[in-house]
Amino acid sequence: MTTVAETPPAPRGRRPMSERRRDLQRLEISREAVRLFRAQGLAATSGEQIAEGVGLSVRTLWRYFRSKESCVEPLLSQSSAAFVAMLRRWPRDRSLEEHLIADARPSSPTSPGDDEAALAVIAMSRTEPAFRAIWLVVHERSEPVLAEVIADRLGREPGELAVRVQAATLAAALRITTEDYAVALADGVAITGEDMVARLSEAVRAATHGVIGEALT
Amino acid sequence: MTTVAETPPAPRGRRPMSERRRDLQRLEISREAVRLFRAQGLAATSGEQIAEGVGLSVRTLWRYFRSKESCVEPLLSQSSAAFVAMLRRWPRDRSLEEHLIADARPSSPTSPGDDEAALAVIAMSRTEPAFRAIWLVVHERSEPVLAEVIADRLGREPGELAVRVQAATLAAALRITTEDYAVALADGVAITGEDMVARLSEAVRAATHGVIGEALT
DNA sequence: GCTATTATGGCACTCAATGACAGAAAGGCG
DNA sequence: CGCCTTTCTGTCATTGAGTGCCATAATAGC
Repeated sequence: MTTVAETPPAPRGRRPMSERRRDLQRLEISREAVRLFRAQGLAATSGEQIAEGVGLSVRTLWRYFRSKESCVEPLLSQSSAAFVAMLRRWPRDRSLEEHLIADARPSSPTSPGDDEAALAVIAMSRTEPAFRAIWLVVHERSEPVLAEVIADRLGREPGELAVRVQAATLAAALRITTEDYAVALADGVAITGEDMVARLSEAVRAATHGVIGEALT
Repeated sequence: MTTVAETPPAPRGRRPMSERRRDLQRLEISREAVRLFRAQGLAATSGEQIAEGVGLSVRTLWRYFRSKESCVEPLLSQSSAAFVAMLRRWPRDRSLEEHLIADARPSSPTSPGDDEAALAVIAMSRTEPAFRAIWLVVHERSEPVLAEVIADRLGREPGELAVRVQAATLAAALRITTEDYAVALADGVAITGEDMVARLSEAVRAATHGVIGEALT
């Protein structure tokens, strides 16, 4: 194990696809897959259709996703990540509700239909167990990041049991309000952004009685 | 739509298998499946092996479970249900911690290895995405029941947003402590029942600051 | 016994998913 | 420019999970 500072041995050949590029490709596949799932349902959609829709071979599709159901994951992750990113910008001197109102999100500029597509998948997850499973897993993956945010706010460690549980609580509040929103949307009931903020604030407040969500002095 | 009280038309032929019997059969399959999964891993275990181990044909196995991964569900559900049942016995005048200590569970008398098997699956879920997904789904399914318990304790409705979020919080606290326990067990670290009670109480207290868990006067 | 209903098994089949191998597409270097 | 190296993608063959279909066994009323 030489500790000499070695010059990286000059990489040869084709560079591995960048994380960014790979994620974009996965997202593109996800969009097409969800489009088909919404139109025909999960069972009636074949991997071949998805691959064809994106212009890839079936074999390559299975290199990007381990199963056809998991094709919905990037879209769900994106919406989850957007929320987590917003929480990362949460200033210490603001309450959660104030921040939610202030940090109005103009829907990810990349593709305006993504949010709607993700919500449609969440609505479908009521009857598609595979979608429900993926949605829960995606949501759970955000907990460590939320734990960082909370730990930073409270001056504690992200690994502490209390912090992890509070992160899970925050995630659960977000999950439930999102599901309500998705169901309402699927049923044709319109919900405004203000409603969402209000409900989410109420959820967090109800669950934690101010442990999370308050402004810090 | 006649509202006349009609005598049920005297059922003929073989009666459908009772729910109870069917669940027992599923549990039996689950035990064998988990035994094989623990010994060989998920990928190396075939549906044929599971069926053979229980003495069923493969065709019948797929009538009880829609996939081989979902064979772990009954064992996980059982341990989850045991906890929910304990919470149902939670007297109003006791704190959660007091009740946990008082209501010591002698491990379900049916099959003593079930708890250990379930914990093993949970530990495996760190590396097996399919197990993780099922574990999360099983846990989420307990939330409505927890909502009933909480609603009853607080004199509110189970459908209220606040109650549902508190139920999800309680479920998350239980999930996290259970996972910690499972991981410790898999690593050979012994944890006593008292430790579990203490950690779970701490988790609930930390997350809710007394919204849940306190004794009611 | 006969008949109706359900549970199970056997068989063929579909298709999601993987492994193996062969080109094609990037790079660096002489 | 060729030449080499590495990665990406496609084609083909194969496995195995899961289903439809039909026959048979089991259970229950008549």
